[in-house]
Formats: sequence, C-alpha cells, structure tokens
Amino acid sequence: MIDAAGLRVMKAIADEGSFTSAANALGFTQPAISQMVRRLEQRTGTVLVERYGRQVRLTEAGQVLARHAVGVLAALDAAEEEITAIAGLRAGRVRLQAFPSSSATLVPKTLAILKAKHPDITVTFTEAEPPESLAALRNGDCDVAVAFAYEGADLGELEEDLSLLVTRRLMDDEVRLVVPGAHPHAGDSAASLADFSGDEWIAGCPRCRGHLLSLADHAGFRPNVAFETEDYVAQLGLVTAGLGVALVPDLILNAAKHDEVATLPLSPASRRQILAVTTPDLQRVPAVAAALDALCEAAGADPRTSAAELVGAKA
Amino acid sequence: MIDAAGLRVMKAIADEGSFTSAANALGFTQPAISQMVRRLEQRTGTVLVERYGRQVRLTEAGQVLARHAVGVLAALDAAEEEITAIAGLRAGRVRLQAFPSSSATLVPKTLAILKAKHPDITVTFTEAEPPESLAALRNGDCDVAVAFAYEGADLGELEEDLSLLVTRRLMDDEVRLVVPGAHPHAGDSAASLADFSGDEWIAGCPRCRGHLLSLADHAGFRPNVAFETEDYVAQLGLVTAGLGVALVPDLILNAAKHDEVATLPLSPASRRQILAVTTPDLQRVPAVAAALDALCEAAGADPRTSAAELVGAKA
DNA sequence: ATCCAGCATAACCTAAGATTATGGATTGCT
DNA sequence: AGCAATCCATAATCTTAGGTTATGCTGGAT
Repeated sequence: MIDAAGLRVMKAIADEGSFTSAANALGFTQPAISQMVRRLEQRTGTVLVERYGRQVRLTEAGQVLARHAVGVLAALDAAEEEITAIAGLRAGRVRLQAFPSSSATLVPKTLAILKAKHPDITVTFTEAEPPESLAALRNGDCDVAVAFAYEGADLGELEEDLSLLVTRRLMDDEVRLVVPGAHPHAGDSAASLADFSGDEWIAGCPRCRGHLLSLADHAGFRPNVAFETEDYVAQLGLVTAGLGVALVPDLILNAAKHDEVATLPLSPASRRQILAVTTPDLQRVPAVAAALDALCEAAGADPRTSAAELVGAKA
Repeated sequence: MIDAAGLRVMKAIADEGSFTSAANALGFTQPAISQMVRRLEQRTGTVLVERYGRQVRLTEAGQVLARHAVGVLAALDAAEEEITAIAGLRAGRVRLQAFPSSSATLVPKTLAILKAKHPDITVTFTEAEPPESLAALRNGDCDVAVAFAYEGADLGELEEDLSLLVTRRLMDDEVRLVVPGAHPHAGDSAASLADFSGDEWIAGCPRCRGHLLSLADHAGFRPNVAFETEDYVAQLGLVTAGLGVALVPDLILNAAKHDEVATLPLSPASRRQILAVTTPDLQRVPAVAAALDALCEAAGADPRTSAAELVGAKA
C-alpha cells in the first residue's frame, strides 16, 4: 500500500513546498509527482495534500507520511550503504576453516595478506579437518575451507564430498619420509617404502594414516603402526627420539624444526594437493574472492590458473 | 535501488528458508520470488542468496537486507496504521476557529457532540473574528472556521474572503434590539429602528457596528454611539444600567442572562447567517467532515441541505 | 487586462513485476 | 540404482505502476 517511492515524494513535497520543486529535487517532472500523489491518495483513501489556490500543503495524514519518510529512507540508505560497503570490500566477513597443519603456515600468511590489502574485512578462522570443514561449508557455517587430498585413491574419495563445490588448487605438497638421524637409510638420496617395512611407524590423522596404508599396500607390506598422533610436532619428536619413522608433508617440514632427523623424498614420489574450497555462489562474494586470492598468493599459486574444478558436473 | 517490496521478499526468505515457502507466505508464486531476488542482485551488484543444492540461504549481504527489513517494514506498517486511524476517525485533529459570541453556545455544544461520537479526535479551538479565522484557514493554520455574515451588504463584502472556500450554512441568527426595562418602547411588540434615533447606542465588534450603521442609515439616521465593547455581557450590562440600547443577536440572548431588559424583534427583521467555512480538500478529511456535521447538529441544521456554497466559481 | 506560475489531465511508453508452463538438478525413498 | 518428489531457474506473456511530453486551467501578480 505504501512504498518507499511514495514516502520519498511526500517528504519532498513537505520539504520543498510545491509539486514542481519536489519534482526538481527528485529529478522527476511535475506530472509525475501529481500522479504519484493521486495514486497514494486513492490507495490510502485519504486526502494527503490540500490544494489551496496554487499552493499545496500537506494534510495531517500527509504529514504523517512525511514524518515516517525520514526514518524509512534513512534506514534504506543505511542498508544500501552496508551493501555497497560489502561490495566494495570496505566491510564484509569471511569464515575460514583450514586443516591443522595449514594453520601454522598457509593460514597466517593468508591472513596477513588479506589484512594488508583489505583491512576492513573481518576474518574468522576455525581449525577443522577436511570432512568437518566441508560439512560446515555445505551447512552454511563457513565460506572457505582449506582442504587437502592425497593423490590417488583419496581424490576419488573426496569426489562426493566436493560435489556442488568449487575448488582452487593452491599447491602441491610433497610427502617425505622422516627417519631418525641414526637410521641406516638416513643418508639415502631417496626412500623406497619397501625398505622400511620392518620399521615402526608413526601415523597422523585418520586420512594421513589411510594414505600411509595405501602407499604401503602398493609397496607390498603392512606397516607396523606403533604411535598415532595428529600433532606433527609430536611426530617429529617421536622420530627424533628414534622411536620410528613417519610420512610428513613438506608444508610441515618447512615450518617446524627438524634438525636431528633426515627427510627423504619418496620414490616414487607422493604428494597431496592443498585445495581452497567454496561454493559457486560464495565465490562471487567480494570478500570471499579476496580471501581466495590471498590464499593463492600465500601458496604461491597463480590465481588465474589455479581455478580448477576437481569435480565437475556428474555427467 | 532498494525498495520495500525487495526487503519484504528478503525477510520472507530469511524467515521461511526457501523461495517456495517465502512465496506462499507472501501470497506470490515461486517464480516471482526467484525473479525478485535476481533483480535485487543485479541492482545491488551483489550476491544476496547462496543457492546450494536445492536449498537456499542468505549471504552476508542478504542478511543485511533481511535485518533492515524488520525496521523498515515496521515503520511502514506504523505509518499505514496511523493513516487508517485518521481515515477511520480513530485519530485525527481538527483545528477550529470561531468568533467570540459563538464560543459561548455553538462551540461547546459542537465539541460535546464531537467528543461523544468520536472520542479519539483531537480538537483545538481558537477564538477569532471572521477575518482572522478565514486568514488562518487560507494560511493552513485552521481546518474549520465558524464565521457570520450579516444579510445585505456584508455578504457581498465577505465574498472575496470566501473565494476558494466552501461554506455550510449553520443557522440564521436574528438580531434584536435590547432596551432597558424602563425604556418607553420596552413594551412594544416590535421595534422600528427610526424610533430610537434619539437614544444612545452601544456598539459591538467592528463588523457589528458596521451593520448597525447600515441599518440606521436605511432608517434615515446616524446613531449616537456612546459605548463600544466587543463583550456582549458588558453590552447587556450597559443596557441594564439604562445607559443605552443595543443590537444583540439571538445567539447571545439565548445564552446570557438578560432578565431586566426588553428584547424587541426588529421590523423589518434583520438577521445574520452563521457559517461553517473550510476548504474543498479539508472538507473531505474525515475528522473535518465530522466536525462540520457536529456543527450542523449543534446548530440544529440538516447537514445534508446545509451544504451551500455561497461563492461558487467566479464564472 | 494580461502574463506568469503551478497543478491537473490526456495520451503514450517503458519496464517492473506478476502469472503459467516447463525444464533441470538435487535429494530422499524403495 | 532407479524413481519420484522437491525446489529453483527460465521463457513467454500480460498487466499496470510510474515515467514522459504536450496541453489546459486557474489563481495571483504586474
């Protein structure tokens, strides 16, 4: 019955004192105002404007509308301002979830870049393993998830989880074998897994452990897992203490001290992909796009070519 | 850019959780919502709704709109309610101006009737002589003016003042001659003005005095005005004290005590018209119309036949 | 008396915003 | 896995809100 346009017109009439001036003030022509008032009057069934001679003035009902117009128009302006602020990266929120081993390296770098480029964006960060972070993404509790996928079987496993989502390949993270400095193979230039079938193994998170089992299976043995911890620092500590060997990604090795252990490249090499995941719609939200770019920059990836949809349309 | 309809849609989506439910809640069809959101998104250049699978949820920008919608829609509802209250006589204001001698009789009665029929209407009353009340009417400071016009020359004099205004004839107010009880003509059944050319006269307001002069002129003499007061009670007091004679309208005589004086009908009779005056537009405002009806009722006039435009279109 | 200023009206046009009909995609069920 | 149901998107169509230009009318000023 009453809309913002009507209120704007009534307020302009109240402010300007005539239809013609109101029309000028609003950038309309005079008949537009005249008809608008007529429509408003027949919609409300009330006389809003008193025409006396060639002057006009608002009736009590008209003044009511003009009075309410102030608040309503201010609220609309405020809403519009907030929207354009979000669109212009002068405001906005990004909820980031990343797996633990990335929070030590990739995430801080990303946040620093983001803060430098767009200081007014609010970033929330939550540590979560890929299954949880992707669930949050699907659930609407997260805007960007940083996940990883081991090459091979694991990628197929993730496929269904990534359905309807878009991913950006941030970097390849090579997995190395970490052995105590005193280990017989410590001086090797590369490690063949089969050579370590007799060692005791230190496993990480469930999916990392799955990857280890998969690689070992290919190499023809079943690893003797003596320790399990998701804390990579603890893993390195255990290796340092000579209690076993472990598979550790470069991402960790670049961040954590590991002076007293040997890190051997695997042969054949094995790596995991670090991915930024979001939804097609969120991708178009400026703050989210900025976060994705920052992630790419932090990972050293080219933002333009890193857009890769791991799982396209099912057809 | 953003209007009430858009906000209403966004809020409905936020509340209902899907386009379809939102459409039902608003009484629209689903495609209407779908298009509305699309339009809003391209107008604001922002993603407002995140479509994930077959569920939808608002983005941050969408939530901003939904949040503002509450306030804006509430304000619009409030405005609409105020308007309908005014239209339904559950609220509203009437600013009444009436000439002094009516405020003793006609106005109180009118206010009582109005208060009984429409207790929620606010009435303001200001005492003012016709020229001032009509000026206030033209100026927008008054909604209804109660004026009077002596039959004869005075009517023509008022014509230009009543231009662009509408009038309602409330009653005819007969003017009588008031003489001391001991006056030689006190016992007459009627008074011919010529018989009082030798008396001292007590005159009232400027226009009443003008009327007296006009009548006397017709009767062939120039009255000896010894006293002037706009206070009719004072006039009656002066007459009672035997200091002179006066022309006093019935409206006064019916309200004020005048036991010790004689009131003689004039011959030929002279009367003044009591008029309710307003503007054509204000006439259509419910509270004003109610006030006019109450005036008619208080004056004993038939509201339907009393509508009389003394001065029509100048053509 | 005449001219100017300001509102109303008519005729016309664009586009917002609704509808129905239909298609595509996801999700739950068997 | 296939099937059905659900939900959103799109196309085609229609109405009407709301704008324009052109013009008439009337009150007020010179």
